[in-house]
Amino acid sequence: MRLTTKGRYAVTAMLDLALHEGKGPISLADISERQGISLSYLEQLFAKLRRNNLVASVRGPGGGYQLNRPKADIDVAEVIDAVNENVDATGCNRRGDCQSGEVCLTHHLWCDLSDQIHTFLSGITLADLVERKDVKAVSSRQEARQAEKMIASDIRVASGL
Amino acid sequence: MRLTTKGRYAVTAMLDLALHEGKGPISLADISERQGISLSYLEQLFAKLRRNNLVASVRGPGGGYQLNRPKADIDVAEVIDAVNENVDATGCNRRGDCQSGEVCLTHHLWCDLSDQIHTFLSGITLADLVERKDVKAVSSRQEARQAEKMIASDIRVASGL
DNA sequence: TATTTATCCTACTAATTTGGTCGGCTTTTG
DNA sequence: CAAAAGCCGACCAAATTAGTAGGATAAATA
Ligand code: FES
Ligand code: FES
Repeated sequence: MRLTTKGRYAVTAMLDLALHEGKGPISLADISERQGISLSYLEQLFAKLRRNNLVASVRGPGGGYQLNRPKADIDVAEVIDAVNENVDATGCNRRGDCQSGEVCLTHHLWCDLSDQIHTFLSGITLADLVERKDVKAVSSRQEARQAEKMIASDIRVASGL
Repeated sequence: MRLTTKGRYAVTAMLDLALHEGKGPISLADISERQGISLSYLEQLFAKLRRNNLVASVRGPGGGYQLNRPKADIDVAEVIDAVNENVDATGCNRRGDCQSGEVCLTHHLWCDLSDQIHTFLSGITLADLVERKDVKAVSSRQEARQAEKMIASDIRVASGL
């Protein structure tokens, strides 16, 4: 089992989409800027998210990504799973054949742990996260930052730099 | 966060010690044979377990390792921690500074998850595991296998091979 | 129609971790 | 003294992570 930035990035990016739902397609460049994730890396992650039908893409100018299902129907476990981070703590993928085909001493312990984690993560949807006040706080901070940057670059453009 | 064979091996080996408590020091060769873990790799893991005062060693023939505390006082989280697998799911080590010094969108989610996992794992002691019937079943199978092997090697020795 | 904006796709990379192996040393028992 | 154990450090192949780089394709717009 592992949970690294890959899975965290995926969830963060999906949550960003959920937060900006209804504003048309969101470009990866926007997400990259707001969440501080490398654009090329986001592309790779979204390739997987798209293959798993979690997002739909629109190409061309003004294009980007949108959630492919209502945000209340997408849970965190799915997202992590889509980018190949498996939330299974067993060494045998629940088959029970760790020790040369037979069940090992601690198999049941890891099964129980896996169940715990999966139950927790699959019980949280993007809609739940959007409603949380800590998420709202961070999101509005990020929007403010982005607006600052856009104004700054407008000034540069207007002054011909 | 990661949970790989390293942590699983450590817990399995510690449980093996707990199961054979009271029979004097247990050699790594025995554990290696019973649990199917490479001897040299066990040595590395036990170096860490010893540094964390979870086990005590006895050198020389007849030597081996013993639990350094009652098995009811050693929980699974400690063991995993001792071999450097950290059970923290955040990217910031709970500091909340993922996004250039500030808290990221999903920080609280990962904190909650980490708490879940830690609560679960630290609530299970080696004594609890020893009592489980699935553990008892696997353990007696392993003892039987080991006895078979010893008899087989005795025959080889007796017949001068 | 040319340009720009965006997704899409493939290949490469440095750094780290995992799960070991190997050889040799030290301590203790018989 | 020999054998059985722990102790220790170096080394290793394979996998994974978190990217970069460079281009191809599709669509909107000037
Ligand atoms: S973890 Fe499933 S058999 Fe060992
Ligand atoms: S995970 Fe803690 S700030 Fe991002």
